[in-house]
Amino acid sequence: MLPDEECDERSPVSTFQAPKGTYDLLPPDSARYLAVREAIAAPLRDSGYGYIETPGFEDVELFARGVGESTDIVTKEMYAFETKGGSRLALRPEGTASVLRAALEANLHKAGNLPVKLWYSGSYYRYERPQKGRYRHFSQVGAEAIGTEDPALDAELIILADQAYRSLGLRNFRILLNSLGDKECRPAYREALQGFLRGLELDEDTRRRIEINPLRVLDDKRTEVQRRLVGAPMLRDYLCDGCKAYHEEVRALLTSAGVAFEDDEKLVRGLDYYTRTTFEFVHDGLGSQSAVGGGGRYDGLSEMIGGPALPSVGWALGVDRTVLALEAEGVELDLPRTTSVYAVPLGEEARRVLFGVVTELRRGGVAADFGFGGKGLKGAMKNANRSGARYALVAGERDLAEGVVQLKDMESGEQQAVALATVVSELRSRLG
RNA sequence: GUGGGUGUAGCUCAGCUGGUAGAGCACCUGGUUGUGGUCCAGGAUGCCGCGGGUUCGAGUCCCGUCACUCACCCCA
Repeated sequence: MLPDEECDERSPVSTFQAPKGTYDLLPPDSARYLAVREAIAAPLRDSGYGYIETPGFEDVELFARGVGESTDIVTKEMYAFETKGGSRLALRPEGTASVLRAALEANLHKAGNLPVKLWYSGSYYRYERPQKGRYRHFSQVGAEAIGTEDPALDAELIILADQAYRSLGLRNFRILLNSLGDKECRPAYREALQGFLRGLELDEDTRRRIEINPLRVLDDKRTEVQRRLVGAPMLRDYLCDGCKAYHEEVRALLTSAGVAFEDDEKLVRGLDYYTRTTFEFVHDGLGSQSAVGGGGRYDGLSEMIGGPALPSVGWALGVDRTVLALEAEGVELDLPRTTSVYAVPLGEEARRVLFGVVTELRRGGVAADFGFGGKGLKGAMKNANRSGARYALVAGERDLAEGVVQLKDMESGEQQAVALATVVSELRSRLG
């Protein structure tokens, strides 16, 4: 910041702005994002999930392998680039592939303690046209349970996500649940669906989609498309006995845990590595991008990226969208106040003395801040008020001569002199 | 990639059929030369997104452009 007299030229705003589809997280809003990340992570940590962190970029093939023929994703929606050394990399568009890659690379699955349960939190990047809840840089917290096929694992993850949302005070979200079948029964369904869809009158893009991603056609939002889908074969009728039993068990476990869900036959994933359980957490206050989180089983992904068969399940919850959902519901998070004590010095000597007091308070675990910049008492008190501190400490020559500082309760307005020597312990006991 | 909406003070927005800008909040100063929040009085603030056109005259009308935004598409 410039000294105030000298910046009357013209508004000294930078010529740069945040790139398209991105935004800066600023106080005080940024505190809510931190709280949301923490609320999602807490149940995972308490449930045997270990923290994993992977690079922000990977070999582009790692991501491309998984999505297969879905050409839009690879060609249009990834931040792919070539390094000076000639490697083809991409900013990570999701977490699962990286986490699985890292687990395989470190041989975590050979340590004899399957499932390997991991959680992560970070930034992800997709080159898409921005809209509400869809940004080019976004933030997710995710969890993966690798190497075990057990309906209780699927249920555990859904229950933990439900717990996370509820701990934040989110109420109006719904859990959509479906089974996508497995490599035994899904191909038959896929073919039957394609057969049905090929007989419909559809636009060229959609016809192309029938060949690449037929299941996705089912959740097209256009009413003219939906109207034509009446009578389409449903996946439920094609599930093999194993998939049916597995799905029933997941449903039963959720029900007995008291987690309400809705069966949604049109909830699909377009990609081949997804199997069996699939779910989404949707919120109706978000507009078009209504999913605050989603996940499912991906028994085929490990083999797709060159690993052994490792049946796995996971989810990712969008931090940005969760914050939007909280806003839509008008939920006020119970955030702790950041500053407990604000010190206001009057004059040079007081500045040194109070700065010392503030340092001592901080070392003693009391959140304290200081009136920097030598502004007047009135302005400094204003800052003290804005800081949200419960107590203000004021001292000038008069007080120091008597060996005291003025301790003011900002809520009641009461003020009393406290001996300088005892003010730190006095505050520590008051703030408990 | 396609379509709609919006760009005016730090923020949220008003500005009627063209006559060179306003409110609320926030901010600053004073009432209180050593006290915030409340109250009272006063004050500062604008390339009206940018470029061009029409007009005696454009925040207002027209064209272009950029940005933001919502939706479609896509959704790992």
